[in-house]
Amino acid sequence: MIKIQQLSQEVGIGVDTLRIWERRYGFPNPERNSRGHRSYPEPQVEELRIVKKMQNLGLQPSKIFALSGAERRELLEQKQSSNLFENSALLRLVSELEPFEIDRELRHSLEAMGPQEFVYQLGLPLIHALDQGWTNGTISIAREHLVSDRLELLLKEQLRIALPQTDRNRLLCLTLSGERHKLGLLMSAVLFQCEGLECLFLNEELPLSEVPLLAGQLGVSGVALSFSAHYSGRQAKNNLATLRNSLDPNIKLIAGGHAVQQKITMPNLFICSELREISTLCRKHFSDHN
Amino acid sequence: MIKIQQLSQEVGIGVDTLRIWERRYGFPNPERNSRGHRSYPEPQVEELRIVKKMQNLGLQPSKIFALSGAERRELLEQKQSSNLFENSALLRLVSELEPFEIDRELRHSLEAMGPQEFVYQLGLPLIHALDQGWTNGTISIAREHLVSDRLELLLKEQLRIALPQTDRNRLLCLTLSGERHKLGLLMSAVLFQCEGLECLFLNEELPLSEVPLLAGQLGVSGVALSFSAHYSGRQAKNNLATLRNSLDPNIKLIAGGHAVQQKITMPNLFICSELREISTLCRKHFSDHN
DNA sequence: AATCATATCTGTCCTAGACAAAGTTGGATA
DNA sequence: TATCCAACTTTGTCTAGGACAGATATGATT
Repeated sequence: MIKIQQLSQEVGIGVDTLRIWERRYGFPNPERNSRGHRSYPEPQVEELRIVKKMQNLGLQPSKIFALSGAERRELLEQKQSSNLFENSALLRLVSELEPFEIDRELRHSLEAMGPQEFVYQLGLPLIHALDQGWTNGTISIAREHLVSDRLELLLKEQLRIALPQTDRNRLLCLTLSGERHKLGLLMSAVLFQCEGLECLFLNEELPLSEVPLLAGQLGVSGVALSFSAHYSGRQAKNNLATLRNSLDPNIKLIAGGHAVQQKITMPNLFICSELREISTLCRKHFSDHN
Repeated sequence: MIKIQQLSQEVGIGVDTLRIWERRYGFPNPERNSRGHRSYPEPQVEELRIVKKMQNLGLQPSKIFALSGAERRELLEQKQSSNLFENSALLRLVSELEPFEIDRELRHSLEAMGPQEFVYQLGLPLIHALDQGWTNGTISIAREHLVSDRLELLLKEQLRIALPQTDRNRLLCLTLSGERHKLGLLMSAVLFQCEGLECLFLNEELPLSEVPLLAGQLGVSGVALSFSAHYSGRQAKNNLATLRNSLDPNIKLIAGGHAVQQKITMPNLFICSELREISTLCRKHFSDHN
């Protein structure tokens, strides 16, 4: 039984939106506590996660709410089928091993595969598995944090290894205030670095207004941002527009994450919906004479 | 000129709160656009950052808004006084160097001093200097994040270096919230490790209910927590009590941070208001036969 | 098949009021 | 003098229902 604000954070849907969905579509349909405040039972939270996922896949609320719960699940599974838990090594990593063992495994794999393959073959599936496991209750929150924490540290160390060279392009990678899902961007940063860019990954969330200043000071030629599902598409777009206006037009913007569909167009902005696109993107736009 | 939602994100104050502050205290005092929507000019954004900072130091809004802008700045500077900017090396580190240079300097100092002295002589003053520099406008938020980010990574790597040994005491370190206090706890963890404990640092916020489970799984003999200033003393006490009840009584609790004054007493709970106390604490309570 | 105008959908903002939880104060008790 | 409790004040989060711009869908016309 949680309150509306908590729910909003959990599922990544604004408080206003939750209320107006209730008004318009009759769902969610919370109980009320003694104060008359909305109180959402767990099953509805779960259902809203499904709804949010479908929305991220590009479906409109009116269409989504016209379906029954079972129909939603069916459609969703049809849209995103890929069973990650076939990989038993990954499963063990995610749910059994001790912290130092996780570290050891990850480091060993990184060594063996090299950074790029590590990201593609282990990093991405790992995040996905954590996500799925957390949603369907297989993995505890604590476990999820434990594992993602190890991965995060490893990737950051990997980023640090390359020494700065004056002639290389610099890329500033950062998440904005309110954004907490850094792993995707972190992996992107590793890939960018593999393509020869010097990546500066900023861990802490930064207010939008600070970005142009920092970019200028560091003399970067690009800024990469991640918008997870917790941003609505609209907010992501607004933020990007603001940034594009306040930033040197020569500095490239690269945006990724669930919240940015390919629809946004802006000068010198590149949407990156798949990590595999990074390699092509670099060759096109960050070649040395650029 | 930004909207209320954006402002909320930028300064970390809820939308409802911003509106009710306007109603009650007359500040912020936004203009309105053609739609009648609030539109905040930059100076007010800046002022709200100051207000937020004072609130984090434990002041009530009514007190804060009773002051003038100049008085606010004065009081804030007075609260976090102790002139750290005599140290010119530190000053350079904080405000001038390139990211990789910061890294180099920090690593070099760590190497030269050893972890303990590094924390005492460089880590602590550095955090303090960042705080102060932000208040008096010497350092941008971006810069602050940049530097603390480098320190954070270095400390985390330092924590990783020690290999696990079966006979050692394990300590689980976790933050329930907050940004700057993550660094405080992180430095504590390094000190604990210097005293021979195996420290497991968890980066992100965990629900209280997850802690006992995780502690059990990992077989730790202690849990260290940090309570930032926006936890009220009461809340901190409640949280600690809940934890004490749900956790194995043999597992020690160690609490630190602004919100825990020495008032709280509980079986097997140790309050640590100063980092220097850690050494004594370890010798008393984590000696080998314990 | 592509373009454009109109209609519907969607999320964010508005006002103004209510109230519990947290903080403060001051007097009574140990 | 220190500690505790009750009364009072402050604070943030919630409520309802309305408005409207910008995005998306629909249908008519070229």
